Amino acid sequence: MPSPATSELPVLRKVIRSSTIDLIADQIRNAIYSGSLAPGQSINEVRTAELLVVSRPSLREALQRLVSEGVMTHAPGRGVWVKRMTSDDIDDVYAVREAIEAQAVKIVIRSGKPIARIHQALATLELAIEENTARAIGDADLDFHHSIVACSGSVRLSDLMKVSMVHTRLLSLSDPRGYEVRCDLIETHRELNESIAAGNEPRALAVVGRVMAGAAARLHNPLTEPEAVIVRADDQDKLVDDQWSQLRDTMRA
Amino acid sequence: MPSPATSELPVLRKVIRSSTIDLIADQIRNAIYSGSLAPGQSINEVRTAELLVVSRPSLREALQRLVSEGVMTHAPGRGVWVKRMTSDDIDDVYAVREAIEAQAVKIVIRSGKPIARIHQALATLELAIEENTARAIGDADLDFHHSIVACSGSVRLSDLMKVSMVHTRLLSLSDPRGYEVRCDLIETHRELNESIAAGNEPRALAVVGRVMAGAAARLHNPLTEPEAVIVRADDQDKLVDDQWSQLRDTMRA
DNA sequence: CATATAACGTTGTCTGACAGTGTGACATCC
DNA sequence: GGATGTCACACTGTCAGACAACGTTATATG
Repeated sequence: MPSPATSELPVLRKVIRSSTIDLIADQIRNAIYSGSLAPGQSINEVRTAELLVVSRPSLREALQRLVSEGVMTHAPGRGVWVKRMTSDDIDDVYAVREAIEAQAVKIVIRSGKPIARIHQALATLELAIEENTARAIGDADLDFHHSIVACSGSVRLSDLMKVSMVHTRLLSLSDPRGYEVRCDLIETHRELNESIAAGNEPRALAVVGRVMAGAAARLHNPLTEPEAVIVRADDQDKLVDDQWSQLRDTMRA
Repeated sequence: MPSPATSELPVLRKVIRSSTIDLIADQIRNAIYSGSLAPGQSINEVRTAELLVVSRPSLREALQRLVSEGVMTHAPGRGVWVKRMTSDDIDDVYAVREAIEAQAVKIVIRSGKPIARIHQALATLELAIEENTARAIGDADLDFHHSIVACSGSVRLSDLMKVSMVHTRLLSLSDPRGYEVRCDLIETHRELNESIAAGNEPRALAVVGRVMAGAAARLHNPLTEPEAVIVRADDQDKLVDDQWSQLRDTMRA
């Protein structure tokens, strides 16, 4: 029998009801992140609204969220489509990521906050590399980077990181060669993990800078990389979502 | 008579039609930035739509943009209101700003891009301080910081900075003491400007860190500051917009 | 073959509607 | 008196339907 006294209430958390618009935006964002909705893919408002069983206005509100996140592009009269990244975007995205992650590293090291989550993300990444599927490696890679930002405790940095993760994914998916990851990334990630654990700020920052520069360079220049370390995603590798593949089929080119 | 050859067209820029939603979002954002719309102020959709002479759906789409920018808050069933910042937000906002501006400083120095705009912004700031009105100083201060990011040439960093400027402004406006600025900020800004011009990256980064930490500390602890350097905004100082003051009056508490 | 025209599909925007929910005033009860 | 219950009002959440403006594609025309 629960205690009647208000001050002695058991541990109750604030009820968070997410709005419909949140849910819609999440679904579309996830579809993009998982590759079900390809860069350049345009959104047919009527059909998409039907598919999600929401009204057109609700869908449009959600789309505005994604537009302001830079995940989708909007042109008056032509509607909204998944942003297609160009080579100009590569350095830009990684500049933002370096800004976010460097700051997060500084906060984590200086505040001495717990970093168990980073270790765990690294372990997951190692497993994914053994598994050797592009999608799993890509997800684990980004999750590792996100774990650092999450440990900083800054909600804003964390939110920005989530958006940047989608941008990063869009960079890969916009690559004409198709979605690829390099499985040699584990070295630098271990080094980053160690530097943070050791509280070595300059070294950690240097690694962050190196990782970003390296990733950007590889996207610019595909040929410098020995084939051996590349894992390419085949079509079956992507998280297939019947709903969205159905959508993709009914959409115009 | 214009040349008929397409390749010989005079200098023409791509026509950018901004969507209605952009315009609505800009108006509301400006109203917040200028202080016409105070933190905590809720938006009555029907009345606001009437005031802007747009439909409720269009207004709602625009509001979603501002929600995802973190400028407004949304709760299901209770609508949307201007975000009210708390002390928890102070460090968070400045952590993001340090991330952005430090990265921008690095890019500007390493790339050797032109920095005339920064000098100009500093000059404007000096003028504003002579003028000694809180609003002018606050605007010039933020514009100086933005000029650095703009010089980096990164559109994403620049966009993030624009949002962070509104966040910073909301921090001041949410302060129970009212909107205040310190006119002693010119010293550090001159130093930052010089460091960038001299290409002294470590020093520039140190100044950025110091500016952010100082600003955050002053918002946390009002009393450490001698009154002499504080400029307080009186009511007439804010950019009065008949349209929005009318709106404010008709809105519920 | 390039250009004009027509037909179609989509988006942009609005009106109107109604249920669900939040809010404040008021009455009620211990 | 303070807490609780009740009710009316205001507002948001969501939808359907409509229509003009715009884009795009196919078709006709020079």
